[in-house]
Amino acid sequence: MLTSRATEDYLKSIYGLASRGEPVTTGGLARSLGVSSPSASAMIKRLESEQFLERPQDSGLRLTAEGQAAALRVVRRHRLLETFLARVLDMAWDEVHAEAELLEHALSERLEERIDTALGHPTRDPHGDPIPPRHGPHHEDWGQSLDLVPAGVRFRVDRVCDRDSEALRYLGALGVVPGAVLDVQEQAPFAGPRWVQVGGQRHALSAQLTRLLHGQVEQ
Amino acid sequence: MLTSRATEDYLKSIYGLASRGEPVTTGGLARSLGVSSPSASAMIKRLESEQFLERPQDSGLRLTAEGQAAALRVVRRHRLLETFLARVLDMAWDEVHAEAELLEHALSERLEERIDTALGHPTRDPHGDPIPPRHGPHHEDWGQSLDLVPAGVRFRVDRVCDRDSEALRYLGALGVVPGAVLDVQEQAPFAGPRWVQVGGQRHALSAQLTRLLHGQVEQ
DNA sequence: ATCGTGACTTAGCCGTGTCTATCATTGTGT
DNA sequence: ACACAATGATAGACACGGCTAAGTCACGAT
Repeated sequence: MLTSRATEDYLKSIYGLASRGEPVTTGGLARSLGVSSPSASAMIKRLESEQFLERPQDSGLRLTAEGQAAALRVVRRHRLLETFLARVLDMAWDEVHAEAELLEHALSERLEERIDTALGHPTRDPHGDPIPPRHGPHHEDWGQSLDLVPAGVRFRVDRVCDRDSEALRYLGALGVVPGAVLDVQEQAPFAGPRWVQVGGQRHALSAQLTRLLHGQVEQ
Repeated sequence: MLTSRATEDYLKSIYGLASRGEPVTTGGLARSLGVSSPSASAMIKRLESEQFLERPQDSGLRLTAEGQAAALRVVRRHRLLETFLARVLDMAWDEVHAEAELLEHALSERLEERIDTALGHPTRDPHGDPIPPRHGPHHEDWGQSLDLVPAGVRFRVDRVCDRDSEALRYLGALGVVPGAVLDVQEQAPFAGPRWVQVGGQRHALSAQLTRLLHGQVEQ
């Protein structure tokens, strides 16, 4: 029941990988957390022994129901904090992720509830990521990644991946934020940038950027 | 330069003891932190080796300038957080201490500054404790403890010790908060309670409570 | 068939911070 | 003067979470 800081970080990472449909592997986890793969291996063993993680007949790793619940508690705290920092303290959307990363491990249940109430039970954080409810089911609902969308359609941005602060600042300046609608245009040849039109401006977005954008094709 | 969570807790405790004029000893520190005295002894050695603590010719322990500065940074974060939680999230004055205790170790400089600005650079936390400035000198200014004040005077409460949540709730209900003025009356015999009048009501305060109250005798 | 290569685990170590048990020192009462 | 209590330090252990180095294992290429 005791979830240390490291445990919470691992659970969050595992949840993140799984929710994107990526296989959860020792190496992938280690890369995603910036630790060596023996370290990840050892922690995986601990998480298995604490019933947070299971290994159903060689199909990789999977969170147990308990592990899933623990991960969602961390994700909820993270996204609530991001929302709180942005709304109440006017922090920029490229700053809140790093701060929430620190604070999420120190947030009591009581304070979490206070924040949730003060914000009016928000359902999305500043990057458009859905905030898991305290109780009940939760769906990540990634939608489509822009780098897989064909030219000629309108694309409504729902979520912008919060990992890369620089990218967020750039995209924000272009008006590419959750809710924005892009006219998706051609891709420049030889794996060149993807042209999009947003707010009357035409911009070339590298694949590194389009991969961060998730949403729905409209019409 | 890296101050772990434990390091910060020790520094804060050392500062707290010293600021009350109490001698900083291994045992006292251990008691105040709820750890064994060998643990305190080991940490004291680490703090000495990191130049946070010194032992001037057997006169006990003393924070170095660097140690003092590090302790004040933690105290500042703690008191700013208490003020923030009370003002912005309407938390009761008996709840904020425990929350701040958790959050203070996860507060970035950037967020600390945001909070300070949002609050208008407060100088006192909800218990009346002075908030150390980011730069420049700081005085704890404990004033007098009520349990040393003679009968027949008026006593202005400046600070109420935040350690005991129960006591805070009780004192708050009586109207004994920073700024309150008490008519100090007789002490009941045989180390009995101290009678005080506040807001038209007469209350008997045990020594356990009067020790928590610091302020100034008026007139 | 065997030889790399990549993915994972094991083994062994380190640093932090805690503990209990024990030893040394010091001050005090008789 | 001496026993006793308090205080602090040391020794040794443990949990956690990280590391490097070395082993295992499967799999594709030669």
